[in-house]
Amino acid sequence: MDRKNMRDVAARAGVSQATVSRVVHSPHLVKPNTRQKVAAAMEEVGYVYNTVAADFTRQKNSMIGLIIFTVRSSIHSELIEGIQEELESTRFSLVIANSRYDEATERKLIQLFRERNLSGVIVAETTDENRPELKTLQESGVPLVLTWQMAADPDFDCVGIDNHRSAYDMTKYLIGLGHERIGLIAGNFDRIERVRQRLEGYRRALEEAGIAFDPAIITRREPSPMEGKMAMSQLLALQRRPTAVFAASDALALGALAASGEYGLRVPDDISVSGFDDVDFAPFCVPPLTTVRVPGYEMGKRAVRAILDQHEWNGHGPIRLCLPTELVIRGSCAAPNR
Amino acid sequence: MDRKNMRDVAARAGVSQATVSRVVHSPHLVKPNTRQKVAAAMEEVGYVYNTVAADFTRQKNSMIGLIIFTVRSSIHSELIEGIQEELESTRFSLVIANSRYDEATERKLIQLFRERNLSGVIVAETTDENRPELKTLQESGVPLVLTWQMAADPDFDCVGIDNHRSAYDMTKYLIGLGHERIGLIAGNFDRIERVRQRLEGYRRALEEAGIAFDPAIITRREPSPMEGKMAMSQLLALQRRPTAVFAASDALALGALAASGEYGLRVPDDISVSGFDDVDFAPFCVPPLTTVRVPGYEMGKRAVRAILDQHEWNGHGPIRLCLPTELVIRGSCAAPNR
DNA sequence: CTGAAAGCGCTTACAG
DNA sequence: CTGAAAGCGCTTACAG
Repeated sequence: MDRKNMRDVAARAGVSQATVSRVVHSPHLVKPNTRQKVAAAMEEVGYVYNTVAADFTRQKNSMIGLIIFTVRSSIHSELIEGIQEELESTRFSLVIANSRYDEATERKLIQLFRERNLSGVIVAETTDENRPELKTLQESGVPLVLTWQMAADPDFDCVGIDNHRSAYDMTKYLIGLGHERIGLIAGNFDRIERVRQRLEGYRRALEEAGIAFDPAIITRREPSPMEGKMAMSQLLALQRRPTAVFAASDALALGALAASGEYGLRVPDDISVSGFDDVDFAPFCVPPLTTVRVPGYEMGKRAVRAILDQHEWNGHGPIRLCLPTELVIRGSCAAPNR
Repeated sequence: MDRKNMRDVAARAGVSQATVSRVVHSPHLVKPNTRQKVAAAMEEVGYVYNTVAADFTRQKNSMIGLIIFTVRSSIHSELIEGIQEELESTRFSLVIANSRYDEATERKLIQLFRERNLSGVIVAETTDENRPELKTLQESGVPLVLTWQMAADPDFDCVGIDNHRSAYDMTKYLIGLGHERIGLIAGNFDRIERVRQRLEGYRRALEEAGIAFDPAIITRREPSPMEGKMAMSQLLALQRRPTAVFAASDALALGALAASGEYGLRVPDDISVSGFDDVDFAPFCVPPLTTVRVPGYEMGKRAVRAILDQHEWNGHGPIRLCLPTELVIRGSCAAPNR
């Protein structure tokens, strides 16, 4: 049984193929009677619309792309669900390019996206190295939105958060508790702007409080619990170990919590640990994790809307939406124990 | 600056458009000299291949679809990363249809996938209700692979695990520890075959041990820590409460752990808790979670290979690959405390 | 309100 | 090894 096309439906209904197309896209332009005939014919021949052909004709793929390092993080899952929720009422589907932290892969995927004529691209994560590629993509006319951050480069549309301020707030909170030696377990700040912004926020809070910045208690890790655990072990083994550790993601913090336990330290009595993201397991950590709530789901929805808006306005004006974050105080931080 | 096509490149290189196409797809058919001329011309005009046009011409979209309830679970993330890893060396991209547990949404997404002419579809999760839609999709010639389970229906290709046996093993382990009253926090077994298989495995282990099956200690929940916590509270409030609780996912188990703590019960001394999946946070739970290791990443890779194989063989023979699971014993289960 | 016709940018037999 | 040509299934001005 071959797949039927609009011509087959048209023949069956005794109308032209253009009319069938109209019934699909602009039924209001078609006389109700004709419309019914066509609908019946579609049913009879078992017609299935061919999106690929339509996309080709329109010169636009009805798809939105997502560029992301990894989907292995609840916070990214929230973003994806937000995107999908917002896409649901449209004709768009989501294509995912998952670079698994590899720069070359990422570059390849960006190229594939260009070839696919996407109607928009959401960038969840990218390395600094690939920014030029993104720019090329954008200049070729693809609406592009960066998430998780407000990029310093004003040419990029952003739906993000203020990483600097969020990290600043958390650090300030720890300082307010009385901590003066605060370790940081961060992501790769050499290659990722968003991570660097958090590092800067941490730094500024320290500076304001007149606390010297000490590179010895800063570590750079991939965001997994295992890496967090290793980083924490390292910090705890230090001569002058920190009294509080700010992990720049909850996954890292979870590992840090475990390392503290193994080291015989009670959290928060002997050491404070805080996270970033507020993923679903954060309230269930032992003790419940003090962290920064990031509106991942909302960000996904807004990013899609930003792209849709660009279609309507035809690219008028930059979009720079900064979503609020929130310090969530639970049980993993307390005043230092002297 | 308009986007250039193969005709533009051909004009520049002084060859026919067909030759340009050959340089892209079958360079070995083209004389090296010509090949270079064409490559240079591509560079000069800034040519970007148009995948949409190619897909249209070939009557096949160079994309693989993934049908999934939610991406909010590490185990699904592993699957997705496995899929992407395997797709990386091909020209295929991944489109995700995320139904967020809604049956109607799922049906709509399956329809969209049909219209997209995908080269294959991986089903991570689906409700029983939508099986007929999947069958239609498959019958329309799309290679389709079910994951996470071996479907009872032999018409479906599967790359999954033995849920029945895995749940049986875990239950038997708990019985071996001396438990006779074992609660179960499961997913929606009315609508999801895979969940039902786990329930059956649990049941059979009980039966074999001569322990009566008690519906009072079976709960049905969505797989989130919060739901797990609520389910556990409910079980603990029972007159004759269980001495062990088997949560059919680690997310549920995490919540169960928290509920136990709030109830003043120590795990595993006062109550045993076990999970399923072995996600990244499982070893970092307090205590570390005893669970079932599921090879999500491997499953993703194999599912892609199964689809690619079907392309090559042109649909010869069913694929039924059952991947091994493994009981991972950590610290959350012990003999009952009498 | 409807039809005839052009065209989107490729791939792929078919010739030579 | 290369070219001319047909065709994939739609959408969309343009007529009427």
